[in-house]
Amino acid sequence: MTIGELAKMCGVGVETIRYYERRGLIPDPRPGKVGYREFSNDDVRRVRFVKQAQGLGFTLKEIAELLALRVSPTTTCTDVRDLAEAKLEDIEEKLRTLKAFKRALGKLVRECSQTGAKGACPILDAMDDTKTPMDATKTPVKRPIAKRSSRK
Amino acid sequence: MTIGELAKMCGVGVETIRYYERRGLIPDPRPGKVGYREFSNDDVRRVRFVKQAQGLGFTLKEIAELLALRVSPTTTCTDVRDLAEAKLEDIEEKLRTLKAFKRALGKLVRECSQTGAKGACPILDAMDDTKTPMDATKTPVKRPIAKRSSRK
DNA sequence: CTTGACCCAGTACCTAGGTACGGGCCGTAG
DNA sequence: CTACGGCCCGTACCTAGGTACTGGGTCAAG
Repeated sequence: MTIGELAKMCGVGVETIRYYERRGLIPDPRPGKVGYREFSNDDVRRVRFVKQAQGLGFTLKEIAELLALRVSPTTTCTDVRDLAEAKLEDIEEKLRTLKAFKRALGKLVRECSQTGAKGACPILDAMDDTKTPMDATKTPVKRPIAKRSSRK
Repeated sequence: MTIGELAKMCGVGVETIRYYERRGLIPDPRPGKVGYREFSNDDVRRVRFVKQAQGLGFTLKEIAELLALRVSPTTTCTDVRDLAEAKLEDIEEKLRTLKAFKRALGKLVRECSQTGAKGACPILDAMDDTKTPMDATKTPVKRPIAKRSSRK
């Protein structure tokens, strides 16, 4: 299929596909018979995967890593497993947070009918009850603070 | 607490907090005794909520809506419920996708040890098996295409 | 009372992720 | 054959979400 068809099937613009090519999210040119490049169903799956992952807060860089995840001369099975497991932890964290949001919103909907949900910030209140311990405290900020005077 | 303390507690920079103020994610100035503004624990919760939600792919605009979600003279209980329920659907969708990713990565890790995971794109293959029907087809693109000539 | 670490407001600048435009080629309907 | 729409590559531009710098005021320690 052509780039335009691919774009349509994925619900994105042609320019976005080209951008993904540049970023290496799509394998590269498979030159079609004449002039136009030929895209595959595999590319459709890739682009959809990218869009889904983006919706979950992954960056294109992370997504590229996931798509590139395979055993090769330069990547051992251990490397693959390490990255995959790191991402799995990410995902677990996101799942926990998402579930907490879900509980909070559910609670909000229920209480809205009853009490009118007019406190200071209903959703934060709802979050409190169904508390999940979060990492903000364990992450030590990691901001370089970069001296102010020396700009190249 | 001061803006700097708040920032530290949330693991973000002072400038980020100020940016959130401008965006209306933090209530507004509660002038402290002298010069410096006084931030509360509530602000800590807010900022952390924002950071978590961002990690899940919500935009600051959406997050602001969630934080503003309350019954008031201009917002009825029905409005609140509608928005909350719409977000709940979002969240369900994200949960489904996230679970699919999780299954795929798990599968990848397992197969990596056995077969070496060297196909065309192991993660997409792993996704295929544990298929979830996705909306890419039902969303009709919704790209305005906006003619270029009339720019204000 | 000076010095260093923070604060304030305002504005300029930066990165990620696209979007749009220009100029040229292809290929099919009229 | 020519008009129109889709492709190609390259470059310019845009929005979201911050980050940084300027020029000033503040406060606690020395």
